Parts: sequence; structure tokens; C-alpha cells
Amino acid sequence: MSQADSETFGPLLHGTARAWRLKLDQRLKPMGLSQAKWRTLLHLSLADGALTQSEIASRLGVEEPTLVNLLHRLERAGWVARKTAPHDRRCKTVHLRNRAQSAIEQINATAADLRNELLSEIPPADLRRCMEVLERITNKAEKVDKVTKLKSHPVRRRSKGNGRNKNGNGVAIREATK
Amino acid sequence: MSQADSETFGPLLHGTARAWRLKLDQRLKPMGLSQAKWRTLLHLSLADGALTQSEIASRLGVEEPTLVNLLHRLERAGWVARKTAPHDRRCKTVHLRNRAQSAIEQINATAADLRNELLSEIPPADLRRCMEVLERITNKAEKVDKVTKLKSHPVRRRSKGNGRNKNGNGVAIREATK
DNA sequence: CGGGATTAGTTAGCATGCTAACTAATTCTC
DNA sequence: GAGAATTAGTTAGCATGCTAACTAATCCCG
Repeated sequence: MSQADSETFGPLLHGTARAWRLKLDQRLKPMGLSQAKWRTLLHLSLADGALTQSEIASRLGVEEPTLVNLLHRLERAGWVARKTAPHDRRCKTVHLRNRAQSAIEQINATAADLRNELLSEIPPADLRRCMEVLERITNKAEKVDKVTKLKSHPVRRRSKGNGRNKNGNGVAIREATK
Repeated sequence: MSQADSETFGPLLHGTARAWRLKLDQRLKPMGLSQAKWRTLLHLSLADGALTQSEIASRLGVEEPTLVNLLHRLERAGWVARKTAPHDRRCKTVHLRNRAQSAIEQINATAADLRNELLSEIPPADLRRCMEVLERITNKAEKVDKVTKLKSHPVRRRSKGNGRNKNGNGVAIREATK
């Protein structure tokens, strides 16, 4: 067991994420949800005010087209509603509908139960160290491969180059108008 | 930073796997490959003989329909070829074509480079501990939710479906599970 | 003010993954 | 040895994720 060779790290990471996702999807299925949908609802319920789509995408760590699609399904199933923001007609804010408001606790409890089950036997110190390792890897991987972009010419193309999301900063509608 | 709260473990795990995958996909793109395709070729090149599709799926940790699709794309791009196995006409064995044979080293080197970059600054002891944690989580998550079925007593059905993949064990064409 | 650049959201098209349901071949039981 | 059960592979249909390219609104700057 446990041949801790760094060559197997990639598959192990991949496999653990997959196993966790499958398990959660399976538990959420009776409610008509999935990991991706649950995480979206969770962020909406935790947020301090209305969120725009790009903000949600940034928090979830997905690209915007992915989120557009997700929201379509959430909207069709009656979990959320979109509203055009009054101060900036480009933006749409996303709101939990009553159905979601009332189910959110049970949904979050399901996810929390699974988390407890999977992590309960892991010593906290080990878990913390594992998380630190994962964070270091993520930071490394998200760093843009520099060297590749030196062409500061007046590119007419859309900026689209730095690998990061469109909005690196908060949008925060509410605070902006303060 | 590093607020090591177990509540954030799920997103962190998910995000790290995503970041790694994106980075590798980006590096492999010039060769017309991706993480999923690379892993398939890798397993084929490491295998000790011809592999059947279900064996490959099992090693990759994906379901068979997923693999069928993957192989279609690999076959169309000329990386692999399928052959019906002579002793069992249900099986197909998958073989690397010359194109893959000659590229495999460069491809694997690309993946190894990335792995080294991402892991180089992680102390080996921390990495090992992290891997042990991930293994424990995976084992937990892959365990079938028993309690739901454990009553195989009265009706002795032929196969005790254990919830695992179709083939949980090696298939190896020749050796029948005795 | 006006026009180029940027930003938010969308659409289109594809890759990767899943489950359910099917076909064909083989194995197992009586 | 015939028929039921199992196994390998497939197809269909969907979910989730990506990039590229588009529209509309807003911002910025000369």
C-alpha cells in the first residue's frame, strides 16, 4: 500500500477529487442537485449581498461560459432567478428563490455530513499539512507561464491572455454605490 | 493565509486538481493531446502486454463508456489501434501505433517536467503525508454505502454485485477468474 | 464629446465524464 | 447441452468544464 512515489501524485489527486465528487453527486441526486449546483447555491447563500455572474464564476473557480450554462439549469429548475442590475445594465445579479432558501440548510447539511465522514479519521495536523501542500501546488500551477507574452504591441485582439479570470477584483455592486 | 479549516478542503482539492489539469492540458496542446489522452497512452506504454478496454478503464479510473469515447478520438488521430482478441471475441485489445511509440518519451517528459515544477518545493515528507491523507480519503469515498444492501442471505444470486466497476480485478485475457 | 478599449454576458463547439440501456459473446447451472 | 446469467463493448443522452468569438454596455482619454 501507500507507495508514496511522487509520480503517482497526479493520478492520486485526480482520483481523490473524482471519488469525492461522485460520492457527493450521489447523495445530492435525490434532491435534483449535484456538486456544481450545490456549490453555486452555497456561494449565493453565503454572500453578503447580490452577486453578479462573473463574481460567482470567480468564487467557484470556473469560467463564465461554464457558469452561464450552470445558471440556465438552475434557473430552469427554479432554484435561482437573474435580474439585470440597475446601475450597470451589462450586469445581472443572481438571487436564490424561495425554493432554494428553504432547502439550503438540508443541502448544506448533506455536504457537511459527507465531509465529516471522509475526513473524520484524519488527524487534524495531517489534514492541515495536506491542505498546505495543496495550496502551494495550486499557487504554483495558477501562476502564468511568463516568457510567453512579451508582445506589448497594441493588440487589437481582446486582452484575453493572462490565464486569469476576467475580474480579478471584486465587483461588489453594493459597496461601490456607497 | 492558509486558513486550514476543514470546510475548505473540498473546494481546495477540487481546485488543485483543476489547476493541475489545466496546466498540463495547456502544455500538451501543441502535440494535440490532453491529460486524459496522455494518461491513456502512458498506461498502454507501461503495460506488460496488450490491454483490453475494460482493463484500461479500470487503470485510468473511468467508466467504460468514457473510455470508448476517448479511444475513438485517439484512434481517429492515429495514436492507437483496436484489435479483436482471438481467444475472446468480446474483447478488444488496444495497441499503440508507431506515431505514439515514437512520441511517447517526449510526451511523458512534458508531464514529468510539470510534475517536477509543481512539486519541487514541497518537502518530501510533507508530500508523503499529503498522499497518505488523499489515499485514506479515496478509500473512504470509494467504499460503497453499505447498510443499504447487506442482506444477500436468503436469495443467493449469482454475482454479489459489490458496487465496484465491472472488473475490479485484472482481466488479463487468458487467466479466467477461478 | 466621440471613438477605442474594456467588461459582462452570451453562443457555438468541443472534451471529458457519467448513467441507462442495448448487443454480442461467453460462462455457468441444471 | 439448453437456457439463464455474466461480461465486453457500444450507443444515446446528459452534465460540467473549456476556448473562441460575438453583442451590448460602460469606461477612458485625447
